[in-house]
Amino acid sequence: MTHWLFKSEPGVFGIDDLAARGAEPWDGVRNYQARNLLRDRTAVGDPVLFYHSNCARPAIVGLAEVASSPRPDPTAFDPDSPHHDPKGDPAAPRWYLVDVRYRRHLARPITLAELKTHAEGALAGLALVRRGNRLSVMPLSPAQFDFILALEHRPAP
DNA sequence: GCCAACGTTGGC
DNA sequence: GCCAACGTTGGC
Repeated sequence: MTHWLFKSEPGVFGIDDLAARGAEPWDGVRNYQARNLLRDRTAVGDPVLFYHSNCARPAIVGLAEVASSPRPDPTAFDPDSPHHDPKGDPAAPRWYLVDVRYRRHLARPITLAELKTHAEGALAGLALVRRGNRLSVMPLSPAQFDFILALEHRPAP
């Protein structure tokens, strides 16, 4: 089992959208490093921290889980999709997705600012707290995952 | 809105 | 294979 953090822009698809839909194909990943992680390391039941990026208050806001095996991302072959890949070839899929299922909102958002206060400690090495990081799907160690979830029930800083 | 950081593309 | 140009991400 691998523990994950998935980024999403709340203006496009936020935790409330996932809660409303129950489960959703995590399409549109178009970065090779993220693709390799999705394709090679995800398994049904893996826990996922749901992170809101590119917004006023970047934060981890919910808990989800991987709900399918990886499979080719059909939006790559759809000319009408914003994620269409002109070089996409169904015979040799380049991009993959998994389904993600909502579990719950966190008791409070754990902001990037708060997470960064642990960048030299419990969260050392976590890509999310490194400057300039653009990876939208990243693995965490079980210890990092547990540490972040434990913050939820501490008072907001 | 700004801009730094990053990944990708393509000329050479 | 190098690297400049470009487009995108994402914090602030």
